[in-house]
Amino acid sequence: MQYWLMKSEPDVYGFDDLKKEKTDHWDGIRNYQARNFMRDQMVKGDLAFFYHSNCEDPGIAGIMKIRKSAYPDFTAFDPNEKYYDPKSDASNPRWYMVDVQYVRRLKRFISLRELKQHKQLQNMRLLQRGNRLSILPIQKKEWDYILKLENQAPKK
DNA sequence: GCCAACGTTGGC
DNA sequence: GCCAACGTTGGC
Repeated sequence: MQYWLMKSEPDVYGFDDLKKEKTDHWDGIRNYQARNFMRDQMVKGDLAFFYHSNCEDPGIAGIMKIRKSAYPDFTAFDPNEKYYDPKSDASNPRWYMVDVQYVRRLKRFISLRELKQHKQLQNMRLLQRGNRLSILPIQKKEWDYILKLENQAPKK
């Protein structure tokens, strides 16, 4: 059982979109490290934070569950898709995706700004400088700590 | 919109 | 295989 953090831009696909869809595929990952995490380590039943990135108030919106382990990202095969990759085809797929399922919204939004204020979280990969990976593993103790924050008033 | 920090590409 | 140029991510 592993824990993850997965980023999405809320203007493109936010937590509300997943809530509406209930289950969806996590397509468009075009980074090898992120792909390897999905393909090699993510399994059905893992839990992930849904993180809103590249927006006014980045942070963790909710929780989802891995519903289906990695399979080829078919959006890479379609020239009409934004993340089309001519070097990937069905016989030799380069990119993979997983299916995720909506679990629940956090009791309150936990912003990146807030996460940075907790020294217990300072080693999170999310908080390391220069980090750009859109899929990151989270340690269980970090996961548990963040869930405890839900029930506390945010630090100023 | 800026720009730091990466990742990728391609010439050599 | 090196590395400069370019593209992308994502916080601010």
